[in-house]
Amino acid sequence: MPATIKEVAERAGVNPSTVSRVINEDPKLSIREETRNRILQAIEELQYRPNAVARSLRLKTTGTVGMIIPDITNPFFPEIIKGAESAASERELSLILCNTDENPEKERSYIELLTEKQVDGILLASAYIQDETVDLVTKRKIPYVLVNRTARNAVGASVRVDDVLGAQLAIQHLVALGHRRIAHISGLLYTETGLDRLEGYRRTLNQCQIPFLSEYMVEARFSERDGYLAMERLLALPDPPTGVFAANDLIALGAMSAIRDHGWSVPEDISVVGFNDTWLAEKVHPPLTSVKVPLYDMGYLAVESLARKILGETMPQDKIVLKPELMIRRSTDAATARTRVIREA
Amino acid sequence: MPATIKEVAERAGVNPSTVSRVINEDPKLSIREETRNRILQAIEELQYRPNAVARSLRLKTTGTVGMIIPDITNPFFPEIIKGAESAASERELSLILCNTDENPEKERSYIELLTEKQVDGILLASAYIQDETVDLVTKRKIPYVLVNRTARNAVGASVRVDDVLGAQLAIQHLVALGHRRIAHISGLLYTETGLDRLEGYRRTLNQCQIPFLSEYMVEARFSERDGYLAMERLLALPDPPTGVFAANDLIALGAMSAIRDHGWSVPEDISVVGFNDTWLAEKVHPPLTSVKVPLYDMGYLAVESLARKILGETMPQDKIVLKPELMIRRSTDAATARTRVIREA
DNA sequence: TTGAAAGCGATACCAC
DNA sequence: GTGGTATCGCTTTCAA
Repeated sequence: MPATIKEVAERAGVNPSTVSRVINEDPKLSIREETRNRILQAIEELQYRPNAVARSLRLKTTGTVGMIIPDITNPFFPEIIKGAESAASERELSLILCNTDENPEKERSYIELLTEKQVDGILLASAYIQDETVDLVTKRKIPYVLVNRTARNAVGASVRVDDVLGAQLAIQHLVALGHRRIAHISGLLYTETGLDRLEGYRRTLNQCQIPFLSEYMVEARFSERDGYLAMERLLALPDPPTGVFAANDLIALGAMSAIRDHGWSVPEDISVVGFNDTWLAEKVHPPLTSVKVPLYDMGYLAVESLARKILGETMPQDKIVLKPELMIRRSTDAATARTRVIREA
Repeated sequence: MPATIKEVAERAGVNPSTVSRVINEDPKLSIREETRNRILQAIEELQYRPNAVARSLRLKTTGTVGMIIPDITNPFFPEIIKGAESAASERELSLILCNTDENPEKERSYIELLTEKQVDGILLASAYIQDETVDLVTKRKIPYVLVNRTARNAVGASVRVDDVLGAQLAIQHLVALGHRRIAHISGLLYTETGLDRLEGYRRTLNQCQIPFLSEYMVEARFSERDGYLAMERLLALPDPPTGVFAANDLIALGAMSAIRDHGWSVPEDISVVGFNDTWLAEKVHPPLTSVKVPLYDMGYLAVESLARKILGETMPQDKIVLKPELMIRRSTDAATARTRVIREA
């Protein structure tokens, strides 16, 4: 049984309140050096550690925030979490990790749990999160920050990347390499990121005076398997694309497998660009050209923003939008004469 | 400001203690249906949620456990965390994530923080963790479970994989393919896993009547870079190995890069086996043969074990040892005549 | 310069 | 069947 402040006080021959003031370095406390030393000594001798639960009850703040993510094994998230954890640790906040497995029911019950635990705030990560969740958090009056998404009903802060710009970088790169038949395997179009990347794709084609063909655009979930299936549909077209912009690295990976399995190669026959530049991108073969998203920063800034919200500071930058960057690797190459011949064969 | 139990009691015209009993379904409570309904209605109307902080203070248990890991971006951990989170969520426990960046100081301060927060238990993951940390946790009398490691001074429970067996599977596979010159890039030898994998390597060579050559054994940290450097040393030997058993996938990855950069190929010239079978293994090129460790189970069982410890149940299985399994992929191949010729050239 | 006491929100023992 | 009340460990206002 660990020592309490009362025991420390007794041993030092003072009142608990005095011990409290010493521990918390109360500025408006003037105390005799000798008394303070007796207290510090008692703390040391009893190996006293304040009970944060009691403290929280009194202070109505827990120094804890919840982080809700759909799936930690998705390579997209660990970097974000690391950034968040890092910022949290700097501010002496604890992070409760909530993995929802993309299950709305689990998500709802986590919100309830976090409410009961009196967390100071919540990070809502990922596009899969339902708008109802945002409503629930709002109703519970818990400060929150959206990570990598926005929501129609969100009045809160958010940190995300400029998806339109990211898509633009990808398409411009492919166009610069001489590609004209450029397909897009989009993410789910009820997600903000999915929509924005599609928007960037269309807009850039337009700027480059390349017509948008609806058969070059296939919707998929953000998974390898769906990327594979989507690519198969593109390969089955009478006039398949020579360049593919995938809405994320997993989709790109699946697409590359499909291309290989159908006897073609990347980038000789088809160039592929991914999104997020997860760790995977540089490990796969061939290394994947991908739009790099500052994931660590996203997590870090989200916690910073949340911390400010918790402290009630007014937000100069309520919605933070980060800039993506294109990482060019070997999965993209010039559209050669050969590429065209093969395609037209 | 959320409603308290007192407000619920007032609205229902009863005493707070009665509300408490209803909420907690106190078995030895007999109550009129009508009174219960009044209470339930008041709860509903006020959107009452019990305050877990107050509850914890009274009950001296928080329903929270800490999980200490060195680096969440290491692909080894997310699966473990997912398993742990899953078991925790089933038991209505919350998981506080503590990423130490392999910094002993941060590790220590996290233990203090978790102590103050009165967590019910701690999961200590990874071999990098210092023995002093275990001492500290022991001193604070917090139940703990070691994940993927043991410690000299650990009296606690642990969940790990049979590293000796894993190494054995790897070496037997290489031997069966005809390899005789088999090197081992070991992990750090002050870690349990590093030592055990080395032990399995030596023992199996012995069983196969292959002499152990000290120049075929290079120590490395569990990183890609160190794998690369270690492999370079092996390649510089007058008689380089034809098979390499790396202590984990990252090391194997580095080794493969080194082999390629020096103009040789995997598996034609040199076969490579990794350990852990992280997601990476099947994504790299060529896909890596690796010893599969049931990471999800490790996390899951660790929490189960911890939960039992918290409940004070006696442990039938204090030290859980899981069985590894060899995943054979394209990074290993038969030692051909050609392999030998090239090596001897 | 320090002490006394109220109170945060819930639970549980003891009454009646 | 239900109410009263002490208590968990800490903070903070008010007194002295």
